[in-house]
Amino acid sequence: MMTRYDTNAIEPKWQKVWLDKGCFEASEESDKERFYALVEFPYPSGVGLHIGHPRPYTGMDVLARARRMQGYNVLFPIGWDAFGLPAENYAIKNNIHPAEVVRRNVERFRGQIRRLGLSFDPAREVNTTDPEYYKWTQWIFLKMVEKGLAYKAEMPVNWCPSCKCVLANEEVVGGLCERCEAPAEHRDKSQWMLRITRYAQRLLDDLELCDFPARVAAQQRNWIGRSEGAEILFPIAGTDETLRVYTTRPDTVFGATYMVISPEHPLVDKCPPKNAEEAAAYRAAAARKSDFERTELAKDKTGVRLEGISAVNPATGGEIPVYISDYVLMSYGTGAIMAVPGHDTRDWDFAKAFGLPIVEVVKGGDVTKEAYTDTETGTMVNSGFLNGLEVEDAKKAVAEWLEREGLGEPKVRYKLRDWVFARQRYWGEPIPIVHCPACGMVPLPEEDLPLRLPEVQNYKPSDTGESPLAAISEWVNTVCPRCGVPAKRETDTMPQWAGSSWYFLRYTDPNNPGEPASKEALRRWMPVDWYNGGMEHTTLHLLYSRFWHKFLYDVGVVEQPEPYKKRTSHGFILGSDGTKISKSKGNGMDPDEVVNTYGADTLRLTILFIGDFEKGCRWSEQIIKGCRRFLERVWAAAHSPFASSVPETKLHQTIQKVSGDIEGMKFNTAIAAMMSLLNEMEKGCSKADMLLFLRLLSPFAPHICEELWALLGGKGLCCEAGWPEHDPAKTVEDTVELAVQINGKLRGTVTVPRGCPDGEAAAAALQTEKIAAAAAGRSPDKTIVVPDRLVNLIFR
RNA sequence: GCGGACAUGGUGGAAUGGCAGACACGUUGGUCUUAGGAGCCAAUGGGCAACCGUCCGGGUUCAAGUCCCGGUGUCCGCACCA
Repeated sequence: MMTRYDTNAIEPKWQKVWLDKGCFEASEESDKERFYALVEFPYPSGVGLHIGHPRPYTGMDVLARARRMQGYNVLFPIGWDAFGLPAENYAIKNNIHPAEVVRRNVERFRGQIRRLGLSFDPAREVNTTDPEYYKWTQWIFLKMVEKGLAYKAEMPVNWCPSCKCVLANEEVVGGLCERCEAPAEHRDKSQWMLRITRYAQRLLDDLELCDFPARVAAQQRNWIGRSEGAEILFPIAGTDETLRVYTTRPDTVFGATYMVISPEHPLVDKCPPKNAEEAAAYRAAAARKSDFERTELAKDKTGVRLEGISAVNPATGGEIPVYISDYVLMSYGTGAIMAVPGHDTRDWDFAKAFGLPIVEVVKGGDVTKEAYTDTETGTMVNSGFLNGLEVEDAKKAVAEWLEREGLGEPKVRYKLRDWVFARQRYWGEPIPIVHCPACGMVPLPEEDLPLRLPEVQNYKPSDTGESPLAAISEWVNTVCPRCGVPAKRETDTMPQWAGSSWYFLRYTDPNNPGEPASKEALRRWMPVDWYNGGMEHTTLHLLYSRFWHKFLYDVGVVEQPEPYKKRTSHGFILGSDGTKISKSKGNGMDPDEVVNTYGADTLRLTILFIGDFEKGCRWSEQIIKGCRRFLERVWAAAHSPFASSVPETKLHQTIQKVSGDIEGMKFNTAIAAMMSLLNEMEKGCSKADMLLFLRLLSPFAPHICEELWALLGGKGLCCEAGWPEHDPAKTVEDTVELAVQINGKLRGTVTVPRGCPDGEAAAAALQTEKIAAAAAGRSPDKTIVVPDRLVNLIFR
């Protein structure tokens, strides 16, 4: 008598067994080959696990489970990236301490994750808000201070008026705060910065060492934004000042008919123009604009000429006017440009608006009509000693000339900016620095770490740009660790990205009290073999953590230059209406509800079967039913009387397909292959077939497989059984059906023995009725035979 | 503007240059049922057909969804980056 497939009974039962037996715990003793599979650890928010989590987790869980069955010693950990604004905001709103909020949320997340049957290592959780963890985050920061990689500087930064804290460049998306979408403002603030720019070239070069998807590597390359050019000095006529510009096209210097400096450029103060008031007004207006307004809205060129100021074009010797305009950014290059309106659309627009001369220096276009920018190649004109040279040669000639005359030098620039590494909020790692009136900034000694967050009553942010910690006088006021005089603590905290920049190292040795992780553990587990995560972190966490890892490599903590061998990225699941899933729209699903109704195994199958793992897809209620139906049929088949075996070929083909598809994250086609095999098995299969099938399915739908494995008397646990191996010889049939084409069009098929010689195949094809009729007694002019695939008969 | 990806039935999606539409959903018909929005069986790209079919137009090839050239459209990332 077949029992009902009752997921609510089966699933918790096996989850407990797995946990009690420690099935998912990585071993430090095992001499099996190791495999480190990593997913991005979640931010444990108040609303619990959401739709975004199960897909990457399940995908990597399939891989981790398959690897264990394949005999690897697998590290597949999870943790909690629990610092950050949402916990703090939630805490403020509900008047609960953030630490308590985190404790509750983590508990909920842990339970939800377990209910999905995810095989995360229960013995290696990390939590970025645990002082024993952030002690090491602080320790790494101090190492950076020591090496001059962390510094404090007064500079214009992005300020989110809604979050009330500064933002890193990477956190500003289209001029808006990445988190709350408020327009980011400019503020001049003294900030802790990390010198990620020092690693720009290595972060770029070492992409070679990383097996990243093309789009990830391209995006990082783009973000680092390397460009080659030159700096050229333009003297300011009648003064000792020079204007230093950066250009990628020094060869066009003869076409520079005016100059533009950014409104923030210091030259305006050094050389006051005659129209100082007008210039000041323009600068003030520019300062008021947000980045959003400056870059997104104001594409029309505006500016003010600095009257009485002119620069000397070192190539022509001619005097050219100088303008301030907000289309030139202080944050890139030198904040000043030589404008070559003939060959740059922005300069052309500006020149037209202000009636400035436009000179053609590369032949090809008509610069009176528009800027001619197709100048990768071409011949120089109107360019003195460069005339007649090809662009490529002109570049070399100009470079030599600049160096010879001391007028400039070749220069490599990056778009990458240093990383603003301070937040004016409570819920983050305190920056372990003391400001001493005598000694200046003094790092806390290592033995004073962790520097714990103080218990406070009010952790609301202020509008003044100061952290709430600044109001806790008993915490702020301390003594200088160096000289002992009264001093004040740094009150800013680290950004959310700090803890996640090295968490994958801590997993290798999560409870080590004396170092981030032991050398042995790091040697055993690093680098991460396979890291799956979201595209949205490509220029945030993924770049940041590569940077930290390189730093830790330089100071001898880790032994490899790159942390991740292989990176994959899952596509997002959108709502049934094609938009982002949200509870209020009711267009999606709640993982808990789906587990309650259909079971975790069905949910796991559904989110993998719904489409290509690496592409986005829409959620659909329909697919769930199909997956549940499939599991019902597996259940029924395992309870049916066994009979003769399924064809061996089918079995071995499926093993091969599923094994290969797991490696390629083609989970949808792996599941399709198993559905297809089940269709075959329903016609009759042996118990051995079923046991094999269960092993194949087990990484995808582990609970039902475990239950049926036990029912059928499988040895041990299904999740610990060996992974089935296919015999390549058994994946092929003895006979094959050849497609028969006439002039490339399919006209029939013919069955021949495998490996049948070309001549025989062609003869067999010609003997089939349809083909013989079409041939009408003629013999083909040409015959193409693709062994075991097709015969193409060509009649002219 | 720069960089990346993509375009296949009613739907989600499969196809190392070699039988397009695997696998599922849906639909239709049948069956079993007091009942069926459950299960099972069958059919299902279009067309009566010859044939025609993978966004559009060319090309390479015995053979193109797949490769090449030129368009169109969609999505993603970056962007007055000099």
